[in-house]
Amino acid sequence: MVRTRFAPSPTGYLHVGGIRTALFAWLIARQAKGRFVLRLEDTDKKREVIGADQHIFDSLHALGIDYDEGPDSDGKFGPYKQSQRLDSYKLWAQKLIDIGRAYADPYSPDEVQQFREQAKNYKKPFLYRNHRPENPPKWDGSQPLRFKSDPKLYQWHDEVMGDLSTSPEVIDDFILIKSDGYPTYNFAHIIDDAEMKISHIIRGQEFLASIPNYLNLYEALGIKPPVMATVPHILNEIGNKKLSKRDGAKDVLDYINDGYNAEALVSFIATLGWNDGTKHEIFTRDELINKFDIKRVQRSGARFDEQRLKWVNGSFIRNMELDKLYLSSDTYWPKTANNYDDSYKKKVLDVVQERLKYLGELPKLTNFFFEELPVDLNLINSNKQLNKLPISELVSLLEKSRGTLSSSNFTVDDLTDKLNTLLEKTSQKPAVLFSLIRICTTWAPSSPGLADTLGIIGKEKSLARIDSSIEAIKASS
RNA sequence: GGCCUCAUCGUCUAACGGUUAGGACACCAGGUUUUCAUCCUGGCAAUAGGGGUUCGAUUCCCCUUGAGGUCACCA
Repeated sequence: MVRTRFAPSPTGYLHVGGIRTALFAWLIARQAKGRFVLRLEDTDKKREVIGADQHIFDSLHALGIDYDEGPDSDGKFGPYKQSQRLDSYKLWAQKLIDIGRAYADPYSPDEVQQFREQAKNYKKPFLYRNHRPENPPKWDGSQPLRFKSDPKLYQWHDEVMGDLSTSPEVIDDFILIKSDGYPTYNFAHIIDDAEMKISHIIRGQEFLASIPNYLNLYEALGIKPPVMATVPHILNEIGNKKLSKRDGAKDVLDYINDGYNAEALVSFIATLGWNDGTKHEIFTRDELINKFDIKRVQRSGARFDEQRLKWVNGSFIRNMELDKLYLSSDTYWPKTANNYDDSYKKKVLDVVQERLKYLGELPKLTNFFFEELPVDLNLINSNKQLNKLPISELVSLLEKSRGTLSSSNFTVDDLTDKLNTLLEKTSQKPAVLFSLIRICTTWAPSSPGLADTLGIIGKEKSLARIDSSIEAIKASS
């Protein structure tokens, strides 16, 4: 039975890098018809952020990364919060003490810090075991409990990184239980994964250097290590460091709130470092479940490229059925759209669908359908075709347009006809005439096709806007 | 500094040791009755450097360089 897990600490939100680890683990579980487990690693009370657990649940839920077992759902292997599993850790720790593989750390934090600085001065890596006490006191829980390591050379296989090996000098006496009684990640995750019968561990590169230590501990514990898959970091846009909150990596929920589609986000995140070997660029959730292969995950870190995310998302939006898109657009409309009914808004959505990259763009793309934008003569003055024409000519063109359009019934077909006859009547190029009408009926920098736009705005408003534009242009001379 | 990992267009990437090194994003140009967008066509653009092995190296090996990670009572 394949069982994978995602084990975040509730210290804040999830960014794209974190969610990718979850996604890969989820895909492996779903593909194998196994189970996906969420476990909260809340053993650092100082860094814990109130509400972060709920935020993590919400983020996973928003992306459709559903878990079969977790702190807020059921499962045979709970509890799924490390702070509620302390008895377990004590039991295993005692076992290590009994076999002479764990001992109390008699030094004060300051003393250890001195050892560390010493090592640094000699430009040597810090190894606690170089200071391993000869006769450690009996562990009474007030000191840290350390693992008595057995340094040796390790070779192991990683699903992503391939065959790995390290020399014995990376193996050290790391802390199992802190002096506050909570276990460290290094200890707790090994116990939990074993007790929760986790078959595959997918995690970020920052743990790679510690894996030999884990292997050493697995051996001491007599536990068979799960399959390991170490995925490289996602780098920031500049590419000089791993994506991190400190450097302004966005909360994945922010992308959802900006109107990015969950499936698009998932496709984008999955293909950051993975491809199926074909020219396929965008994947649905089901395609990912079918085709994902952890062995094809890139060994080098990929940069986060928001342009590409926009493209992927735009593609999802264009392929969505209008009704479905409309349902998801609910909260993104400009405020002024509240005065309009569903069928009107749906018509607007229909004509902007192909130019929408994410729903958050809806207001700036559609506001002129719902409200009167202020006249902005810069739109005319900066237009290469229009700024050559004298004011009198602009006014005359607008008056002719108004005349012809007033005889239209404002269906798209009829508007197209009328606009064409207007071209003949004025013997103007579309670039001049249509630009002018477009600008004077919207006062927006861009808009959908002219006939579509006018058809939606309607006869009364379109003509009124032309009237007020004529006045404004006259007044500017 | 030790240890580990990585290295193909600006970006994401493809390429059983034999390809004119392919695709996509971005960008540029042209086309589709205005703008923006879509769509179509075309363009720009890469194997970090140096040694080997081989008939032949992006691919295998070594060195250099560069990048990232790690060396916490954080995960």
